[in-house]
Amino acid sequence: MDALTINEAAETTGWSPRMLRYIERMGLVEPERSTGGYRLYGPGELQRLRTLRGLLDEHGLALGEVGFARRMQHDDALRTTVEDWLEAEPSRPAHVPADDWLTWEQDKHERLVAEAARRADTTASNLTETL
Amino acid sequence: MDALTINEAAETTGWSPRMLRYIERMGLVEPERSTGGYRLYGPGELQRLRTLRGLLDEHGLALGEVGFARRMQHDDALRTTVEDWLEAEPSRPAHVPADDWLTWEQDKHERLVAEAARRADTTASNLTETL
DNA sequence: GTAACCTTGACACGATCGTGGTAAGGTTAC
DNA sequence: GTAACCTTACCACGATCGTGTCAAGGTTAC
Repeated sequence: MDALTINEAAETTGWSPRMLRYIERMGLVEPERSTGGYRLYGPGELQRLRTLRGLLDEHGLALGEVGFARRMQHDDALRTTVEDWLEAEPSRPAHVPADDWLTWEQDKHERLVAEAARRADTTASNLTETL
Repeated sequence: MDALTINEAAETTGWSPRMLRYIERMGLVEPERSTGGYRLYGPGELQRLRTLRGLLDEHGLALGEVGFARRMQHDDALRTTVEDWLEAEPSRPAHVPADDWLTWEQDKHERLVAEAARRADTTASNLTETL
């Protein structure tokens, strides 16, 4: 059985078991189930979980945002509606983004990066190196 | 001066002045400014604000989500990174979305629609029909 | 010039997000 | 068969979101 249970997956990926369930709820990583209902994380899922961590840290994203991106990708009506709305920006010459927005985003990014750093040492790493 | 000030814009669009400022912060609708710093909403912005309301209600979206979609559209690195991650879903035959996720999203949608309904009657409508 | 409106900034407050814990019960491995 | 692990379902808690209100001060219209 080359698949890890939730606690094993948690240890190799650095996510808590709690968060693995949450991530599944978001539709981001949905492991197979054993006949008894246990989650079974294969190499694909494990890799995905690790890159997810990087994805979030790199751009200061939240899980909900990635979940939303996924939803947009799967729901054509949603995606086109949103894109149409966004593309219809009123004519503004040389669209200079509000400074406010920029610094706001930067602050958010810093907060999230700090958070990531705090979390980094908690990320133990041993157990079956299944990848 | 065929542009409305924030309170006038609020009345014609149904958003509160407070929310118009918030929406601006999100980078979703950024009106011009008078020399003295007053926000000036032109027909384009007003239309955009009205369709924004529809956009949110129709798909049960939150402002932050549209803001995120906008950010993804403007930030190439962000968009491609997220898209790449999403496209690399581990091979799952006939991807059946977790029922849990579905009902969860439905619940959320219902909540937001209910919210929208509650808000609908508060949406007065008089003032300069500038569109 | 003054009344009515606008600006930013702060405090507030319920709802949701991200996370952890715990309880009651089923599954797996040996 | 039993110890160790898993499941779902709750309660909790700080942080952020969406929204309102208020204060101190500048702008606009007449």
